[in-house]
Amino acid sequence: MTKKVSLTYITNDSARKATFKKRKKGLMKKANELSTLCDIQACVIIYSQYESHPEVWPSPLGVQHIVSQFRSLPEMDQSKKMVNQETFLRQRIVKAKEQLKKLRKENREKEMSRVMFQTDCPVPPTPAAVPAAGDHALNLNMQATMERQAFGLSNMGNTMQRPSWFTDMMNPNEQMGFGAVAEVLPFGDQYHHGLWSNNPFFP
Amino acid sequence: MTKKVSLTYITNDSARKATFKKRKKGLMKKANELSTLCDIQACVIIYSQYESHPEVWPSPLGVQHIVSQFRSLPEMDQSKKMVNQETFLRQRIVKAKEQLKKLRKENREKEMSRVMFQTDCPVPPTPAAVPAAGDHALNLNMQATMERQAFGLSNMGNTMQRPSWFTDMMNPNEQMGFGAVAEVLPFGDQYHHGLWSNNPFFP
DNA sequence: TACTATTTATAAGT
DNA sequence: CACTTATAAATAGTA
Repeated sequence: MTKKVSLTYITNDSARKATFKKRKKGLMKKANELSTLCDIQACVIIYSQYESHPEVWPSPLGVQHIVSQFRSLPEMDQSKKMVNQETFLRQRIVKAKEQLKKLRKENREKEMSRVMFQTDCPVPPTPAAVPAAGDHALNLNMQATMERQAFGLSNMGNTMQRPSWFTDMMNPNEQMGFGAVAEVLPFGDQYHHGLWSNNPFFP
Repeated sequence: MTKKVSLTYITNDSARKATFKKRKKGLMKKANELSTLCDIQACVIIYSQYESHPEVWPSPLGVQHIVSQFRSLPEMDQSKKMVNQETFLRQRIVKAKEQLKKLRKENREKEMSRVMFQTDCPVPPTPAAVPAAGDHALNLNMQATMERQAFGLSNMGNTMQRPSWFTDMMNPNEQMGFGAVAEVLPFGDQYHHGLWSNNPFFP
């Protein structure tokens, strides 16, 4: 048994699903171990056709936290401070968001009384780590470039083995409310090897 | 050699770093395989003390895409449409972002001429998948926890199945530029087992 | 970084 | 699916 797994798409539906479940579990476990062993923050997000909602690690909150860190990063080196008007707009957005947040809080508090969630889950003796995951490759010289691409600037083409979502990028998806990636995630440009490559783990 | 690994924080600095590097690589590889084998979208984000920038998979762009999907999700089932004013504010933010985006594009185009990035990478025969990763819940270790506490969030423990936005609201994080997670990532509440638990992979 | 000894993860089967 | 087993992989401890 146990053939040497050929790293290609599994066409057999049931087999694929089975593998997915097993490996998803394994991946999550690995993430957890890494986080625990090295005490680092990390998160994993998976979108599969098997679940309508994204499956995440360590948790929705955890993911959000990580994601928010991205956004809070030095708004990119390339923050060659574009035009000043940008700053203005940003501020405007920030303000609006703050208002929104406040408003939401209020609404929530109102709703709270009835929803009354179970606040009783015991808080486990927080170990020590958050998961850490990959590190490879991604090129992106460009955050700047990223942003550009995200914004529909051409030359998307050269991204190897473009994942399905990539294709999505090509067609502006109106559905993404909130200008989606507008406030770009700040990545450095440590991603010079294998970006989008099929073999990014072996730089 | 090769002891049975006790899943706890590795205190020895060098040993921890070594393990981190090995496992990070392994995790990324696993993510890649899962994505390839099952053709699903996924992303991994890691924040370690070894790198100033987050390390991601499959790439910054990929991560952004995944993240944006979160935000585009049906603003949660619980979108019991709060007060209407919220919608108003949202629109306002959207508008501002669109303007910002346009502005950025312009700035970018101006800069483009000089930066001129390498548009020459060959486009490999797009296989079929994007990685898929975990799906369980894992405890969020401390760093994260500490950070949260720093933000004033108390009992994270019971954040379990509580809609992420809820928790967020609880601890308005000023630091997170852009209202950060304000526009919350829409997660369903399929996370009823082990959330934040130490042993979430085996529900 | 390279090299095993072992532990883990899993592809197939049942 | 849950469990079992033969193999493939990952990786801890060292050199």
